[in-house]
Amino acid sequence: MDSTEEKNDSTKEKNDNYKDDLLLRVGLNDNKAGMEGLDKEKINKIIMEATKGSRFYGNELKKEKQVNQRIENMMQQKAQITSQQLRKAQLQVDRFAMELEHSRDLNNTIVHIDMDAFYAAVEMRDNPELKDKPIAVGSVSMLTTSNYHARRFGVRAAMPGFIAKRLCPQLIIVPPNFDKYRAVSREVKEILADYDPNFMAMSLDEAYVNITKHLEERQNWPEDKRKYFIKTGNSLENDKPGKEVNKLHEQERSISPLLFEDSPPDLQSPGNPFQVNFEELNNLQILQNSIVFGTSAEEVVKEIRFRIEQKTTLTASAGIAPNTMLAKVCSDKNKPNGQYQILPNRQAVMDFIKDLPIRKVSGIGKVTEKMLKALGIITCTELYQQRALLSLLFSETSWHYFLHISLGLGSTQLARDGERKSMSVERTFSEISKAEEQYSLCQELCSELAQDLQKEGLKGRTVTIKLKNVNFEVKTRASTVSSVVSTAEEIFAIAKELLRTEIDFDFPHPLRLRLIGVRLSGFPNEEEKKCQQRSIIGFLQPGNQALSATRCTPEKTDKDQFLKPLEMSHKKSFFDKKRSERNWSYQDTFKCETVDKQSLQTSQFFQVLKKRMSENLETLENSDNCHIFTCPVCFREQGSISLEAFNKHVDACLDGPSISGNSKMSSRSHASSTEVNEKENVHDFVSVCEKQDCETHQKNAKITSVDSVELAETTGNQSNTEGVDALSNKHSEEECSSLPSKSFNMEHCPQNCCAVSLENEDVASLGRNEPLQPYLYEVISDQVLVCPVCNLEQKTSDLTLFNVHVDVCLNKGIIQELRRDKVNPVNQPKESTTSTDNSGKVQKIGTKANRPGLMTKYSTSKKTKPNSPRHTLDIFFK
DNA sequence: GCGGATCAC
DNA sequence: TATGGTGATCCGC
Repeated sequence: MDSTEEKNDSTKEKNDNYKDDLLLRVGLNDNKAGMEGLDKEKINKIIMEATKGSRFYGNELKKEKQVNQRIENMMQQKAQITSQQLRKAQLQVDRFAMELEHSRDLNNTIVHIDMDAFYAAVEMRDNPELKDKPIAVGSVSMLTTSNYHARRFGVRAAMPGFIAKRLCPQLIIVPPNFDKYRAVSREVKEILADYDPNFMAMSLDEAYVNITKHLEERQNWPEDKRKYFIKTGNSLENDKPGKEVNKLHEQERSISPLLFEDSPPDLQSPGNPFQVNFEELNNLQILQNSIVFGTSAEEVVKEIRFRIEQKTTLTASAGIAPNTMLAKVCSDKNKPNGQYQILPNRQAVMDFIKDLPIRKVSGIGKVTEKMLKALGIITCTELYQQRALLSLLFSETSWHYFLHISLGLGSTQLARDGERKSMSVERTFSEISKAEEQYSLCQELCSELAQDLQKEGLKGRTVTIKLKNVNFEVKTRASTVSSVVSTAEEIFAIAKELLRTEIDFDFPHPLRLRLIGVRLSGFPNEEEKKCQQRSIIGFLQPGNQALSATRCTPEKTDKDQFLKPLEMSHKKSFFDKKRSERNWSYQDTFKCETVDKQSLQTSQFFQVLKKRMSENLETLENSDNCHIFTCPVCFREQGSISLEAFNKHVDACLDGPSISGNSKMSSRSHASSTEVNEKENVHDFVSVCEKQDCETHQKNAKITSVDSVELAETTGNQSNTEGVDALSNKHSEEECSSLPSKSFNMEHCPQNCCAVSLENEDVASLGRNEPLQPYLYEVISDQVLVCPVCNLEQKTSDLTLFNVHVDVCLNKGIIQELRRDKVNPVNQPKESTTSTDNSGKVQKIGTKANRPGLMTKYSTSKKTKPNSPRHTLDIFFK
């Protein structure tokens, strides 16, 4: 959250006022503090003075304008909605709402635990001098937490320290000590695990706990099991029920003077009427230095908070509710050091929701709040009232989410943490404009990232760099290679080229950067990992000098991989298509397919590639002996021929279609070479995984008519896209696969798109939407590796690194091609994507194709964590 | 797949 | 003087 958000965020401000009131009520502040602090107006003024005219502010204004534009477009869209459309939407939405209502589950008790001002509290705990002083954890440039004392001055998390200092000159800024916070966090988590071994930690200071099961068991627990002795010292542990701990230590203050006193009686849930009143119990038992907790949810949470405080000397706030969404909101209600419960009945939920500002809900951020506010929606009740309108203005994901909120629904189970999807490092610095320094920093970041990756044993295929210029404009550039990378060198090889492209593009103007980041994603799943490990297809063997050139990419189980052409063509992005065009230009040549020669030659880059590859192959010309060669272009083994003859073949292949007439032959040729290799156990094994792990995938790895789409895209122009789709439809996957593969050839395939056996994995893989990498080299000792694209000798003997280099070179060629093609260059500030997006959408209102599937079951982030309490989503227009 | 945007902590 | 880092998701392209 940034300062502007703090400033503009009325809800949060209300919340903080509420907190302040609470602080006064519970007497957390000393007398002086009560007199101190700033009023809202003054705070805003100071922040404004500090921020106005800055580049940061300029960018904030720019972003604000974009949001306003989005809102304007939305309003225009709204104006076009007819009452009939609205009525119809109303019916459909209500039907869905009824379904949701029907599936309402109130049987779980979810607790959201939130440590109060965590980092700041830890620092205060460990340094008594900081007590009673306004402090914040962070740096001059950014604060992560402030204590409640500092908040009275408007000092907040995510505020730059220098502004905080203006608000509160006596503010003490403590540098963060994450190791310490982690250690404390671990202590808290140990406690939480007692109540739910599958609790879900959201960060160091936040977690969800599902105590449903615990509650069941607890009902039969004897009092002894719910009894805790009050620890007043800080040396001995009091973490097990019934365990006697040390007696009162004179100088130690009672640890929890405030515990349980913060929540006004009216906020305390009545709980089980048959239970002993907690306050009474507390007063009674505290004299005996022990305390017994009841068996209700509220008692459990009090116990949790008690134990946390006993163990860490820190307070926590908690929310109890039937789902995560509500629990989270609840934990904020009586913060700090308080708890709040929504009883598990529909009425209680709806009463709570009624006036709840939507901004309080996790997932509704500043922008969403503003957009909904423009529609007159501030509270959840209003959100519900406008549900029909929302279904017409927002995506299905969004309005489903809104409907959930407005009905008080949320996840009732805590999803296990899914697999990590990306890992990144980024750094902000004072302006760097020199390219060398930028590369150097980028390299450092790659090293850091590689170290982090190594800790988790991760490798990925997509490298993304992030650049933020001195005007705070952010852009990301990504490149995906066909085999996983993980070392600093590999990552940098890719990142460097991405960076270079950006630098080159702005030349002669330097990139004036204030941040560089590097991210790796595209981690293979387990199956893909197996494939990747075992599949080394291409190789360059010094023994027989065979240059094999095939590619293996991990199979995807994803259906998208084998989409029918129609779907595929819809799914493909502009960039995909551009990429495919080039991709296929090369690949077609490798396959020696019959394609329009002219289209191949329109690609200047292709020409360069051919030339370079030819040149590279000449490096082998120092031998006159006959060997078994595999052509790097058509992938076919050329039998025992002289190098000269082999080179002639390669040249011919490189010249493209001229020699390609016999695709039937070539397919057989390749198939037979595979057989030979299997028999003779030579090094040209075609992906072990092909035969083993990927066997199941193989069945799916039929060449679909995706190929034909791609080919047509290459050969034709845009105007025949429709024709392609139609054509492709005729030639469906079933049709293709139903044909006997052995005899399958062009004669059987009227579209000439299936030139090879369907069993031929290598060629099948070409049909996939994989990044460009036509071949991989196997390591050979004493061999100079020359990149066939840039024709430069690569110093490394690391094969992966070399392959990465080739990938990068190829990708770079594509990028440059793209840039030449595009009227609007990729890294120019785009003409407000949102506004163009939106303007294009307006007419789509009410068109059936774009209407959300209203009866579709709601699911949050299907891809990863089902039932994840995170509801982050973007708001957009249909 | 890519890039921009949003969100949470 | 000066406004963070990490991870995730969604959408349009």
